Amino acid sequence: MPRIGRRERILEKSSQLFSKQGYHATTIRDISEACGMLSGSLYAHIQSKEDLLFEITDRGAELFLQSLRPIVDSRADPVDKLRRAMIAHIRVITDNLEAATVFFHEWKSLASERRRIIQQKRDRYERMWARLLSEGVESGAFRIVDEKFARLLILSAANGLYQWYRRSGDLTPEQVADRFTEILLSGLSDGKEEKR
Amino acid sequence: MPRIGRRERILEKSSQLFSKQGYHATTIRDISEACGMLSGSLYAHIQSKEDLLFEITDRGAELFLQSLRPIVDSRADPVDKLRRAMIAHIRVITDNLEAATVFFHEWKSLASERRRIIQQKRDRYERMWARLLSEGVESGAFRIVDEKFARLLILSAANGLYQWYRRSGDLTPEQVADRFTEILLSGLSDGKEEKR
DNA sequence: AGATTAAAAACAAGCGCTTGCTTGGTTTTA
DNA sequence: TAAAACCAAGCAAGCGCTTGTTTTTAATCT
Repeated sequence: MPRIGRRERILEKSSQLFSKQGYHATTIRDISEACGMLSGSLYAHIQSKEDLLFEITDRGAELFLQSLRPIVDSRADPVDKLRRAMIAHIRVITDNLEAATVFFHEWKSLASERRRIIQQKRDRYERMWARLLSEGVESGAFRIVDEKFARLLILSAANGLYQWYRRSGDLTPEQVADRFTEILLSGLSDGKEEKR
Repeated sequence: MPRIGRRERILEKSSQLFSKQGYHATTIRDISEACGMLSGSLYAHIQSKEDLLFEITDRGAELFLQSLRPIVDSRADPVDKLRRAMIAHIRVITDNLEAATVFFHEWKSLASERRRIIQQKRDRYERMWARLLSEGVESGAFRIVDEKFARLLILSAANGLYQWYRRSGDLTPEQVADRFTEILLSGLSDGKEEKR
């Protein structure tokens, strides 16, 4: 008769602490205190501290993958796909700010085996974006010289969101995604110059 | 009669280790071993482990500030300024990849006082970029709806570089900066649509 | 409803180890 | 020959985690 939510609570508190102080700077005693128990009591619910990190990052990876999948598989036009993919990506971050922070910032603290699992999911996610951009280039919707470079730039900009979303005032995820795609699609220049 | 380079060597090895494993995951014994000495011997050259982190991040902050200063103060046109600022920013990262990684990834591990110092320098740097963009908007060179948002996007994308520059093959910093500004200024879309 | 009972949850104590750092003495360097 | 660099040894504190025991919980049986 497991009391419900116990483990979830631990994961949530861990996300908060890991995202704020980092994985290595957070102790088992920090986590247990945040959960209102002693350090030993934690181990009725988890096997190791690293389990917590893995579960948080793995859930994060799955959120990204599952939110992008239906968009990539759909048959919308590339520009619309990009817009929707951006919204999805940003939603995952803003709706799970602490878990996303841990996912981006602390996944390298995982040991070899589990780190590889996360690495693979990151690669899969990046490949989905690559496909999305390729379609746009092939269809003539995007004018991209260096696809790999463009992809890395886009994802860097989007991933950086977890570091400043709090500061962006009361923008909704949709508003953020709109401004995002607007800049990425149209650029910053005034448009007087001809496109090359 | 201090043997030259001893302290610099320690800083360099620390940068390598901090950037690879993170500050908290790196021990004094790791550093001393990399320097070919025992852990106690380190303390003839440093006062504390955190000194190392601070000196690395503070030097990084100064590199960014000093490389951007003359560009912001110059009287070039905004588009050219942006281009040159981007090159400078990217040069700092690519020429000091390990220190830059520590600067971006580990500065929050500093304790309150020193963390504030770095925070202030980061703010100053961001304000310089803000001014650069504002000038461009005032002069009509940039068409930016939300300046703060654009600034955060640009810096996020540029700062992300430390995570993937190794993967970008043999692009020179200038080539990276060119592709960067090209996308940011002109956008990804094919240009058939009118600019709003 | 109240008593029973076994699983689940939490505690109290502490183990083995690693951490950042210190100290006192020895070697190296110029 | 004296300052600088390094070693050898180890301290106090904190780490992740384990163990044996007690308390709490909620389903079961009168």
